[in-house]
Amino acid sequence: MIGKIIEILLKYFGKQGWWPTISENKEEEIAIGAILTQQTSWKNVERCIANLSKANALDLKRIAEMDLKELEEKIRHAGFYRLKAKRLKEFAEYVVKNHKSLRALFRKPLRECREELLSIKGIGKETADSILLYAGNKLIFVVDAYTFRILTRLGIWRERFDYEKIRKFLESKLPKDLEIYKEAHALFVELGKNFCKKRPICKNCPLNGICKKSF
DNA sequence: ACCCAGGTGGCCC
DNA sequence: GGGCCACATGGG
Repeated sequence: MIGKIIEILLKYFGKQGWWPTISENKEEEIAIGAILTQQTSWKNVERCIANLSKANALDLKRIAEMDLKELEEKIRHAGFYRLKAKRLKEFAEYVVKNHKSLRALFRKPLRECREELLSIKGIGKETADSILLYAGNKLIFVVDAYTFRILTRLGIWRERFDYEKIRKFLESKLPKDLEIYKEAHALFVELGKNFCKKRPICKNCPLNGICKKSF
């Protein structure tokens, strides 16, 4: 069932190729983007990424050294910008102080990396797992609000939202493959953005015929 | 004039 | 453990 859905979405939307980056420092750029995109459209995040890139600051070491007010200005478009600037800077300071770089943190096994990321204020499960999967190439599935909504409307998920339960459920249904995890999450987001918002848009949805519209 | 976005943490019960 | 709330810019 899950495999079939991914297949349909892949055919409909095409390969997503996540996570999109513009710099050489892909891992850290992904982590920065993951924090900035919390509850915020990617369009807005792209402007912040461009601002940071222009300042040569798609780099945790640079962000750790940067003046907080300056960082706030650069990421203003992302919304919650004072909170995010503070959290992003604290994250950068933590990584630089304890590991020098994000790449160094990823030398640790998945479990330890995840616990460490989750201990940082401002990094919850979705953000941690996005960083682990897309920046760290660790095999962990990323669940988000769209994932829950889609599974619920398909009639596949009938319980309340529980991040860990949904993650483990999907991991049990998908081949243990990095590229599949990356692509499947991206395709869920793409479907969500176009058809499965809080108010569903069922007209022309590629999952018509499968969707039970049970919400 | 609304509603929503690729969430998270704090506080209350 | 669950239910609310603040956080804030930008697009439909």
